[in-house]
Formats: sequence, structure tokens, C-alpha cells
Amino acid sequence: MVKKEISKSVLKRLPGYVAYLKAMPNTGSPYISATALANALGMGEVQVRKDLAMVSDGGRPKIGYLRETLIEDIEQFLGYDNTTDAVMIGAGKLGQALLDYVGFSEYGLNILAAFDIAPKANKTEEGKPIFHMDMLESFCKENKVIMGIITVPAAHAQEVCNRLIKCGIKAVWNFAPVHLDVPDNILVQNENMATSLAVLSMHLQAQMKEKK
Amino acid sequence: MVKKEISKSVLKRLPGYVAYLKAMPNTGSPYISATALANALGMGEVQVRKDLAMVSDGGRPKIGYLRETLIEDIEQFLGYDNTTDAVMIGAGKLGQALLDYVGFSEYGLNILAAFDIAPKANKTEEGKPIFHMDMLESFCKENKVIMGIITVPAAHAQEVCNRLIKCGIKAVWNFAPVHLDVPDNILVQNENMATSLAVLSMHLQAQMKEKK
DNA sequence: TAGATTGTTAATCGATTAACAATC
DNA sequence: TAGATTGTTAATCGATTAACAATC
Repeated sequence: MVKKEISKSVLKRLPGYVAYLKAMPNTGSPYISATALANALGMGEVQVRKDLAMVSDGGRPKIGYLRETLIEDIEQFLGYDNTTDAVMIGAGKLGQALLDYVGFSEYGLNILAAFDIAPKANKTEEGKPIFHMDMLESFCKENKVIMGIITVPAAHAQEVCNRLIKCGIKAVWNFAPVHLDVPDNILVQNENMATSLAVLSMHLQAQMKEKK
Repeated sequence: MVKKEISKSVLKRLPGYVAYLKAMPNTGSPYISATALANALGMGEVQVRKDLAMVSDGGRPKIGYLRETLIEDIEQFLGYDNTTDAVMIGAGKLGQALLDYVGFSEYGLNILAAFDIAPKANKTEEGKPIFHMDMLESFCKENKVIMGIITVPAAHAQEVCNRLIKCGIKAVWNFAPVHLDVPDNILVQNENMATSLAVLSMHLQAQMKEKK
């Protein structure tokens, strides 16, 4: 594996490759070419080849990549193998749905617990603990948590974020539709549904106009 | 308003402006400058000014934009004013959380109903109907639905997507972590959590290395 | 060997940023 | 008028695509 500096655009495409490689139909051969992968995902083959070259050096001319190895290389690159412990703030419906979503473990994410100002239960259906916000600081310190997931209403997100940073969190996954102000060394990744909706809505508007 | 061809990058930033403009503290003045907006959101002021110029012509030198008008202009541009009817396929935990999320109406999205192969109830807590998949075709035709939201497991997403397209759907919001193959005139917008996680995980890895 | 596929180097494209003229 | 802010035109930057040499 060749860990060069990787751009965000490349990084964002990698999970798609892994997902496909893992789920792909058995072709009889243990190898897969960048070309085949590109076709399956509707992407340009040069782009796929370049992306793969960033994270693996197992590509062999005429043959392609050994599927198993390629999966391992990308997963290692993405850090799926060493799990990250996270806490979630806000145990509303969305929060609980995410908490109980088992798929995250595949990506190396382990949500330890949720915190809420007024917990409606002390655990989710799947048994993940839900604590009162008062416990946040001590829990984070004890468990050396470095990632926080924010699923509180927009109005409280910044305040929660500040508190998380004080707890030593280095990365925030933000589901609240607001911009969060943070110091330079903290990363905020916004999961912004409004953004997706804007793209969809624009497409539909364009289609409507066409039809007329 | 000046509707030029707009790029996806610009489009994706617009919802953030609206959100801030709506929630911003009252400054006493009904005006706001691109500079002020940029500072509040941690963005470049030239970028904000250019983005705003795409959707509004209400900017006045020395003064800025009339906040109310600017909100209206962007919202109209994004189509928040004419609502889009959508159906959701998959009424699991995530699906139900999204179904009951009231915030979507703000963005002009109206989820009419959910469909599931084995509905656990006939409506959500908030009273949104959940039907059996058998009803999908007739419902879509009756209600002239043009958008579908997919929250089924990855393995069934493509099949569901095909069925939606047969129902006349023009845009798909895909929460399943798979690539969907669709005809050219259909838009798939992926809400891909794995992508976000990759970005977060990479940041954390980089931070760890730094510390050593 | 011939051909498929890789990885790299160069060209193109698009988006962001910087510089500047216009204006209230 | 002077200065803040707008909108536009030009320069820079980064990412994608195309061309090509290397190789099994």
C-alpha cells in the first residue's frame, strides 16, 4: 500500500469501491480490473485506476487486482480495521435509529452511548445505553472518546459542540442543519440533508420545465 | 432573481445560507452583507458574494442585501416554495425517523407515505401511513409522485429503485449504501454515511500520527 | 508475440480566489 | 466626497480526463 497525500475527492469515492467489491457477484475469477469496477459503478475507468493506485500497489497489468487484497488495502487505508469510539448527543428518533444501526461497525465506528437532556429510556431497543447529559464529561474522559455525533435540534448544536470539544473530542459528525464554529484542529463533517434535497429539487424543477 | 446555469457546488452551499439567514441573531439592521455572512459561516467572502449574485440581484453596494428578500430569493431558487411529494420505501428505524422528521416541510419536501414488505404498523407515531409494497404502483400513479426515498437494506435497493422508476419517479434519494444503476434522465442522490465516516476517520488517523 | 491492463505524464476542464472597476 | 460593498473580469489552483509508455 502506498500512502501518499490523498485528496478529499478521492477519499470520498473509496467507500463505494469497498462496498461494491464486497457485494459483487462471483465472477469465477479472484481478480478484478479497474475497468470492470468503473463500468459497474458508472464511473470513468481512468479515475478508478488512479484512485486505486493511491491505496494499493497490487495491480498487475493484463490481470487487474486481487479482489480480496484490494478490499483489505482500501479498508486499511480508511481505518476500518481499528475502531473509533464515539458518543452521540441527542437520543431523539434520528439519534436512536443511528444508534441501533448495526452497519457502522463495518466502517470501524463504535457508538458507545448516547446522551440526552431528558432521556426517555435508559437504553435503546438494541441495548445501547442512554445517559443524562450530566454524565457526558466523565464518560468521555474515562473512555477516551475522540468522536462526537450530534443529533440534537439546530438551536442546541453549537452549545453541545463546545461541550464536546471541552471533553477532548477531535472530530464531530454533525446531523444538525447548522454551521458549527470550531477551532482549526477539530473537524466537523456535516451530514446535511438540506444539501441533498437542494440537488434533487433542482433536478426535478429542470425536468418539469423540459416537459412543457 | 437571475437564474443562470448554476453549478452543483454553488447549489450545495445555498441551503446553508438560508439556514443561517433565518436563524441569525437580530442585528438591528434589516440588511446583511456578503462579508458578514461569510464571516459567520467561516467561508471566503468572494465565494459568498458570487454565490448570492447567482440567485439574487438585490445586493446594493455599501448596504448589502435585504435579509428578508435574500431568503425569499434563495428559497424560490431552491424550490422550497412548491412542495414535492415523495414516497419512502422501507419503514425500518431509519425510515420511520425520517418519516416523522417535521423539518423536511421547510425544504419543500412532503413524504406522503411509506411502503414496506412487512409493515410493523399501519402508521408512524406522527400518523404517516405505512402501506404494503403491493400498493406502491397504484399509490404513485394516483398521487403523481415524482420522488422516491430508499431506506431499504442495500441488497434490495436496486430492485426497489427499478420498481420506482416504473412508477414514474424522476428522482431518488438513496440511503442504502450501494450504487444504483438508473437511466440517464433519472437522478440518484446518495446520502452516503460511509463517505462522511471516511473523511472523519482520515482526520482522526492524521491527528493520532501527529501526536506521536 | 500480441493485447489487455496498469501506472504515469501531459492537457483540459471547472471551480475558487484575487484584482479591480462600478456604485450608493 | 470617501469608503464600504457590490458584481465582474482575470489568475490560480485542483481535479478530471486524455495520451502514452511499461509490463505481464
